[in-house]
Amino acid sequence: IALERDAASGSAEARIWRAPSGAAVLSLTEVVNIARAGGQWAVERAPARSVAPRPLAAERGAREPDWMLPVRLKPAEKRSLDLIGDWPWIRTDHLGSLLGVERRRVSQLTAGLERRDLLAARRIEGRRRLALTDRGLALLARRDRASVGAARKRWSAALVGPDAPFGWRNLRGRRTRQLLRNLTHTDAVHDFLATLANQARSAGSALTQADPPQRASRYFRLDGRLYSLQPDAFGVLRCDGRDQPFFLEWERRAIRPSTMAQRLAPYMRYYAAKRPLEDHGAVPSILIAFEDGLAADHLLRVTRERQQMLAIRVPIRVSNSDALSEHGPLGTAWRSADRATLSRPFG
DNA sequence: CTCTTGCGGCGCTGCTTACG
DNA sequence: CGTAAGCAGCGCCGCAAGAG
Repeated sequence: IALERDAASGSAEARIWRAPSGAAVLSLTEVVNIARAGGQWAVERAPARSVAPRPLAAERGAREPDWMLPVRLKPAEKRSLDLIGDWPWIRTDHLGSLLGVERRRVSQLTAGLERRDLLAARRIEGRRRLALTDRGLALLARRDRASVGAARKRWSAALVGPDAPFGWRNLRGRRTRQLLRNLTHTDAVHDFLATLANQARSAGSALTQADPPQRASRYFRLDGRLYSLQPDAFGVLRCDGRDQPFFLEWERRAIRPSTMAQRLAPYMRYYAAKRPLEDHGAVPSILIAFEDGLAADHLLRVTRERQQMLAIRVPIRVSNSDALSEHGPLGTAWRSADRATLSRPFG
């Protein structure tokens, strides 16, 4: 025992230390020598890790945690997820066209994503169709800083009753249900875009953007009122260094001329509002495809009437499924209000 | 018939290393 | 120090066997 003051200022030879029992006053050197003779030096335990690291996920056989996905997924896998998120129930061949890869590669990509429980494939009417799982939806929603719950409510491909048979009535998501219920329409839109992408590629241009309905809608004001367009798709075709935007409407059934005017009205307003050029940098075409050719004729007639009445020009092109399957979306399958002959969709 | 998957192979890209 | 060569990873394709 020593006084703190002495221990701090004294050297190793200063006689300032005394044992609790006796009165003998010793120096630090003497104290150490006594300890060496009789007792033993204090020995530190060898440092040892007290907490062993938890076994890695791969070792436990568990799936990798959600937060690893953004680093582990490859660019092509992310592109696939985006496309399938945009176009639920897309067929694998359509996905391949939009990605610009062969069947072989599509299988590779989808198998990987299915293994990670991001993607669910379902066989519907003999064809494999793809939709995101709830985990896949959550991944995209988090990336976009959007609500996971809202995304599931709208886009979930999970079944309400897991034991009940698969069908649109039994789907969780509102939009996935709708898209499956109108599968021929959904398919037709996918097919249009996929064929367009293929045609563009082989012609040296490219479909650089293909927005699904939720991103294709446009809201605008005219005379103080709020209006909107709700097309089936919006896309941008890049050819010769120029961007050519377009809206796509796929009319599932023939409609009466009176309702046709109503369908046309939002576009008339949109193009009257000078918004198209501001929104897109180039005036987008309106491509309207009908199941039958007669309805296309009606629409062109109504368009001509409305254009004269309102003194505006709307770049509408119409076609029908027969002409489209023969010539493709970029072929001479389109008619406009101004010209009687068939022509290509743009330019 | 549709679709997957194992194998082999090619070309591109970015990084490291050896060389002048 | 700059450049070339080597290398690994990735994305992709064709072929062919095989599952459902």
